[in-house]
Amino acid sequence: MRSSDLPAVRALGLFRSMAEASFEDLVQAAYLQTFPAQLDLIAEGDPADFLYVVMEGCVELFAHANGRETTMAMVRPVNAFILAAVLKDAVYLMSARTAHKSRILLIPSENVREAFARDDAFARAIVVELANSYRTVVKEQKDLKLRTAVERLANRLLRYDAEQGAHGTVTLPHDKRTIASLIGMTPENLSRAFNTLKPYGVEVTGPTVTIADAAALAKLAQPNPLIDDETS
Amino acid sequence: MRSSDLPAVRALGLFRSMAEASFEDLVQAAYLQTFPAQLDLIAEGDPADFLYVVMEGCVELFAHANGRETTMAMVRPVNAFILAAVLKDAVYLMSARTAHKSRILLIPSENVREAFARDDAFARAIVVELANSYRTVVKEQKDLKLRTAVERLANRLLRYDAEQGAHGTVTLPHDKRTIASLIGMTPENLSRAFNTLKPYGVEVTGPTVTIADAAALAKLAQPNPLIDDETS
DNA sequence: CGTTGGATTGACCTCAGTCAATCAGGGTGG
DNA sequence: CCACCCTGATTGACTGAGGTCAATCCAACG
Repeated sequence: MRSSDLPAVRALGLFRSMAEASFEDLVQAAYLQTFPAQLDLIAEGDPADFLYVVMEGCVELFAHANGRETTMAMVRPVNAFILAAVLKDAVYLMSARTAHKSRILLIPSENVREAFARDDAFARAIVVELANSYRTVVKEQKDLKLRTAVERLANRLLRYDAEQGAHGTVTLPHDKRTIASLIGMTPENLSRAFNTLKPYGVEVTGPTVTIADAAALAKLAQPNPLIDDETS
Repeated sequence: MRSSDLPAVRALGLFRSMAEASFEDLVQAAYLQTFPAQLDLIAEGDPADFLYVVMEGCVELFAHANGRETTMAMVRPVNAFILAAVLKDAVYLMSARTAHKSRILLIPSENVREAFARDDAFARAIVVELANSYRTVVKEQKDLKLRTAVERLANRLLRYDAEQGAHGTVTLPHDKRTIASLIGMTPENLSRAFNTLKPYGVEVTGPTVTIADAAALAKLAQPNPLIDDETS
């Protein structure tokens, strides 16, 4: 792999504290590849052969059942995905495809499990990573079960605004169809949800959303740190 | 704590492989208490003071947002809950109350984190536990986003049947209102969903459900190992 | 017995999905 | 440079799943 990428990988919480030797082993065995947009990386049900780390670009995790498809998550650099399947030596629960052209690090799962078995610091870093992932999904489940589609959208907009500096001007990080699927609705319904939010000061122009009255939007959204905060 | 409970706790995947000394430390610090039914144990947002292990009875995990409440999970013996919050030294994301009279082991989270820091085997057992929990929630999210309420119920019945020996006679493990909330619907809608399943050979008498034609039910439910299988 | 809490039923309504048509923007090739 | 796609977004009309409210029923229990 390119040596200039090493620091970025090493800086990940997952790899930061592991022994240099273990890290070397992982990196030696890993492949760094660039994929075009819309390329299928893994399919749910496949055995977990690699741990994936998104270095550049963006990856969509999605799933199928009962003839439907839904977006489960969007993975941005620099982050790993499907760690749990790799550790359990199980099949992937989700499929993955590139959303844009992406540079991705593939670490053979056998090597990850070896490092996990040998390196105590790595094992503990994995605990932190998994605990965070777990809590993230629990929050998403609460979002899904306890909020209407409009409330979910409102909260999502407030979160994007916070992430982007709370200027009241948000750039949607993905296609609207993707965002719709991510928060559990159809593109048509997302469009209508944006209209529903217009009286609350939300204006949409292409991928740009302006929030004129964050307080009004928040009153509708009822943002909740136990659902919407990244950390905690 | 009662010495007769020790083997059951020790047999848990989470504690099985840890050093005897670490286990002793945890047990010494722990409290074993019996709580009546419908007693609130923890509230979401509270700091995680204890790791809980259900020894007997049953505990409901639930959550609030936007003026609504939903059941997140039912924890049966012998299982631990809210491990992630304890490890992160964060606040609970879910509330918990006893569903029935329950005997519960409370281990101070400080002691759990100490054991995690000191005992490498324990740290690795936690990884397995968290990976399983994570994958369980991901499956639940797929269930919620990809299936209708009737499909969720049908799959749930098939799962209960499999757990109870596949005799075609299922005893519902919880109140119908609880099951309704668990699978993301109202009690009224659950009642109607049962009626919808009648043409597929599902007969309900109180807490007993008979599945006359499992094949017909499965054709509707489209059970999927990547959602419905406990392990995997 | 009467009380109580869960379950069921009915009537109604609303949120959200479906289907189909239209529109806007961004390439591509003539 | 422009016509032509092609894709994603939007809009409208309709449908259907599922929530709400209220009344009733039923079994358990005092």
